[in-house]
Amino acid sequence: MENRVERIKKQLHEQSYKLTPQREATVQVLLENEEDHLSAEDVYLLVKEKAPEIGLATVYRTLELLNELEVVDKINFGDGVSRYDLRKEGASHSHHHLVCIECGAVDEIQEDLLAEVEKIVEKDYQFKVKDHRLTFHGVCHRCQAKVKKNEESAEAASLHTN
Amino acid sequence: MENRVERIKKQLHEQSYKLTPQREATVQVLLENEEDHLSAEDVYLLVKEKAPEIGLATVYRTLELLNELEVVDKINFGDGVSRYDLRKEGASHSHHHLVCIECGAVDEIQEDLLAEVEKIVEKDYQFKVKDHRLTFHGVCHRCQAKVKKNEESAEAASLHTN
DNA sequence: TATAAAAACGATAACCATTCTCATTTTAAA
DNA sequence: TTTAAAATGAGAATGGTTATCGTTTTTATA
Repeated sequence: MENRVERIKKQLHEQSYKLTPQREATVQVLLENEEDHLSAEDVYLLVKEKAPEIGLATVYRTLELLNELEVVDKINFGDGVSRYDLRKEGASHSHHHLVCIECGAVDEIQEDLLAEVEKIVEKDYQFKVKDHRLTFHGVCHRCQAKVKKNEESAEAASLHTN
Repeated sequence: MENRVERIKKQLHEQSYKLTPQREATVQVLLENEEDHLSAEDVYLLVKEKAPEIGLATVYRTLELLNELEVVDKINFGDGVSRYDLRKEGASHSHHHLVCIECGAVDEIQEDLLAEVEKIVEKDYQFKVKDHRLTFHGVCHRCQAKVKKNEESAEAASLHTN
């Protein structure tokens, strides 16, 4: 995975952006937390561990830059903060999420589920699709188990008190 | 459509929320602009025409209340403001949008396109789906026409100058 | 109809994620 | 090494949204 950083650095260089320690540290943090849907604040705190002198504004600027370079995707789950996901390398963007309304866990699902829907949209609505976001809100399997368990113990307690 | 307001009023009453002129005016505005994906500010300005004494905070409170009552859906296109859509009555939620990256126009698409995808998610990911959001970002048919036109005139201009 | 408690209101201050400003530092190429 | 352009950090500014608080309105009851 070391090459991943190198390739991103190369990409910066090719587009004549400067290579700074702050940018490198930010990319490192994103790589080390690839599954975590970090907010700018999250990234800031993590980068600060490596490079304590970094400013929050720089983190925002770097994330914005990486978004423009299509290295990260800026996503929004409606909770008031933007989150930044590293794109799967080479592959398509990753905009399909399962957000658990119980515990807040965010899972990802396979990318090709929408191919058919996209075709219909392009044809029926004469709409040239460039990108898409699909988010399901619901209850993840862990919380389904938890809820079931709680219901059972509540039932047991009710038996005791009656 | 007059009954629509009455039913929402009834719903408020049943859940022992008070019926105020501000709430009624807000619902009226939402009904009269059903296709427009209004922001809170938009609603505020429109309600002010009917009831100039209303405050912005009340509009926010009312929209939040209507969202909890599932009369409106609070949606987010990633442009920094929440928008509020009246739900199609009785029917399911309306969370499928086409957002044009050229002109910002927002169109809606039919609701049943995701039924199959939802089934797969519930089965393969053991995820109980409660709600979903699907947004395509791309170029609407009007802007496709516009872009084509611009390219043609640019070509013509280039011919002249050569 | 009068009354009183709870709910809702308007104005505006507070909040907070994000962006902007600006003086200083760093980068990269000659 | 020099230099101009780019990037940085600190913190002020912005803007959408929420909280506060004293006043007004609603609704249930007498």
